[in-house]
Amino acid sequence: MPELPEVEVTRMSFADRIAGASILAVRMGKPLRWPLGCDAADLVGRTVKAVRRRGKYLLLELDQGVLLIHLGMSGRLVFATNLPAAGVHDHFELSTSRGVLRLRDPRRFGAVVFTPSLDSALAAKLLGRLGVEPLSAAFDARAFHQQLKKRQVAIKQVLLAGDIVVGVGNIYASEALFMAGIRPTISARRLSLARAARLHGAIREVLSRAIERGGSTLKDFSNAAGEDGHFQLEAMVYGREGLECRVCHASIKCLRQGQRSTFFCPRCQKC
DNA sequence: CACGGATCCTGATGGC
DNA sequence: TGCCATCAGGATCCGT
Repeated sequence: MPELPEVEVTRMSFADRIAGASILAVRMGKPLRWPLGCDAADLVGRTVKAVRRRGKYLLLELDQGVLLIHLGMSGRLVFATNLPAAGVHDHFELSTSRGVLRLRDPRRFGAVVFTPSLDSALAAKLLGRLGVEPLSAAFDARAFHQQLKKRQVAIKQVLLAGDIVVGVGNIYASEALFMAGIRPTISARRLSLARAARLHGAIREVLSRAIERGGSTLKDFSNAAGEDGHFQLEAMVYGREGLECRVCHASIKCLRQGQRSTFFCPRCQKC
């Protein structure tokens, strides 16, 4: 479900409210992708200092250690002072002095992992190979182009891999490539500096805009305050197979790359 | 090492 | 209506 915009919107929807809260109880449901990595009871008494984000991970910084939270495909967080009883898909819950943080994740591809520090081997394993943050100043068009030149797979798949630039998932990869006028199937190394720079700008623009719009709610996303996103309403290609391109009126096409759907306009994205 | 594919899991949807 | 196949916002792991 969540790509960078949804994760960031989720973060912003509860970071200030949970900051300073002390953990009163921890409840676990079915296993998630990885084990918690500590005894749940050991979290009790610790304080949530801040909530940050790295790629699609949320980092719940405690006074001692960090909880890494990943929403996988179907995860979402809720933070509220009053929540209904936990359901079958609620697999992690922190009761704090400021409210309850609950992870609902039907498919359980998500994860909550404790690490004593971001320097640990575990943190390195999960975060160490992540690419640059696309909305930071460190995301540089020339460096991006240099990296792309090393890859011969399709540009769409390079974006999804997340080891050059993080946070671009299946929706925003299609959207950014449309905005940049680039065919998703072109080999990454065949992009000129000018076109790589265009894609660099498009990624930043699409992700920023999606954050402004509260993310994309395709079916079940909502932020930790329960609010839906609206970016899906202005998607140019994602989920629009057979519909008219909003720019040139050609019919939007769908193909599969690495078992994921890719949407593009055959006229606006010629190569 | 770069790449393609299988894989984890549940729910929604569409065809017959 | 039921049954089965397919697909879904992610990312790791394994074999070649």
